[in-house]
Amino acid sequence: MMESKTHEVTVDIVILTIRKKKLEVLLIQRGQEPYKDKWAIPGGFIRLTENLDDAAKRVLFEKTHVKDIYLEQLYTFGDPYRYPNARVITVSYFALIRSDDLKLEAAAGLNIQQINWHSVYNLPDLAFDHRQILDYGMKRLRERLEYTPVAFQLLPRKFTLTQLQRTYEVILNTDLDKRNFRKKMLSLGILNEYEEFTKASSKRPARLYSFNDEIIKAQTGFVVDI
Amino acid sequence: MMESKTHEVTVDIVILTIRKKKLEVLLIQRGQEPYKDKWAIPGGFIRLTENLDDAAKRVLFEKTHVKDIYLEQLYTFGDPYRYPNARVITVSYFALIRSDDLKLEAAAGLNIQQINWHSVYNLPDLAFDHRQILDYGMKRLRERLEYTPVAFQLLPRKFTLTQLQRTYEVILNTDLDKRNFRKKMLSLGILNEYEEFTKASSKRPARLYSFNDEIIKAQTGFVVDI
DNA sequence: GCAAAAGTGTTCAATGTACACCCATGC
DNA sequence: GCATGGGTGTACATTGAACACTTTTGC
Repeated sequence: MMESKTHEVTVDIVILTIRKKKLEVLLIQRGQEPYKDKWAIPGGFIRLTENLDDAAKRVLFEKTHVKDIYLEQLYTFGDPYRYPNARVITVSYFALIRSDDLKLEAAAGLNIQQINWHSVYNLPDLAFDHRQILDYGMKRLRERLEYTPVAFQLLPRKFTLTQLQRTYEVILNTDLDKRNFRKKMLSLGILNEYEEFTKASSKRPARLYSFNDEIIKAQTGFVVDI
Repeated sequence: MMESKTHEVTVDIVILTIRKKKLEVLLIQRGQEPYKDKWAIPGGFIRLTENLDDAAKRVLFEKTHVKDIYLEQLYTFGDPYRYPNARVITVSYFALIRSDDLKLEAAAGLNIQQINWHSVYNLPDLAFDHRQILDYGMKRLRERLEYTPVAFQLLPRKFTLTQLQRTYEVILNTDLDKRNFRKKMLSLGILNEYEEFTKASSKRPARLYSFNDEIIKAQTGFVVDI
């Protein structure tokens, strides 16, 4: 089964977003064998002089035309049979993106391939072991959310507390108590409160908040990059 | 700087133990360039038809002659300059071992190389980026200890609560309150209590406990393998 | 009888959880 | 004036933290 004489190494990226109030993942329909026409998470080969994070950033940019988003190494998969007829080890990453930052037309225009968001609860068959990688990415996202405010990577700079709560609910796939959620978020001291409100669309306007970049950076090392 | 035309892929293993009431790591003094005579964590190349966990197990066995110990993938390091004159990506693992399970003479006998335990707080200069890998391993161990009972991997099958507490203290590098520690451990319901006691060596005998294999397995997936 | 480690409970603070009503707006 | 989502507080349970003395043994 093994034709190659060397290891090849790729990065594969689980790109998650929230869209239509659902947690969705970016998939590309493969244009060539193996697994032609199957959907797969975006990936590509690592260049010899490129470090892993840079390779992930490059692949991300090539496929989505988006830069400067949250990216974290997940796990490395290297079963010798995961890729037909070659030994391909993949270093997986996960990325979070605001879905409206990504114009799928632009992304698709760069390639011929189909590229689309898919609900993580309603997935087609995926190529290779990509289902396993995706599951691992979602698990990691939920773990992260429990003790870091990664949700800000999925929200506009200014947002309402209800938007923030919906983000948590979608990721954790559970309902949260409104009063407890607000109390908790405000007590963390990581939010800036504005005197701005949403322009009502037939209901009471909601106060806008943003994450406090300095505190986020101090607590997590994330640089907020809007 | 880059002479190779392909990626090479290795595993490197942070092997930790508790010995002489200290957290120690197994290091091998390199017998050849690069970094000849420097200390390094054990590692080796991944074979083409071998999956990553198996490669780690094999390297672990080759270097230590020990099987069936706790092993977990850590992180993949792939800076193009981490290894001189070649592109070597390494998938790092961490392992926990009871130090008396490992006879260093036997391990050293297999190779010519020096092999030795080193306190993690008093390390020589390490080859490559191994210091970074080791730090990452210790961080992971501490995280694991906060919500899984990995400590049993470092203790004999039957142990006293004081031994267990010392294990936690050494790993976390902090002192713990005896009463609170015991209350917590017993309340977790993961310990079997025996009517056996240590044979006193001039002080009050201590009750022996073991971890409940079924509960550990259900909670963590670990198979206890003594 | 004394040195040395084993063993044992209570109080307080902080955190998490459950739960229901009024408010501001557009129509 | 009513429908819609925004906004607020209190009581209770659970968990973690601080803290000191008695017990059992070998010598």
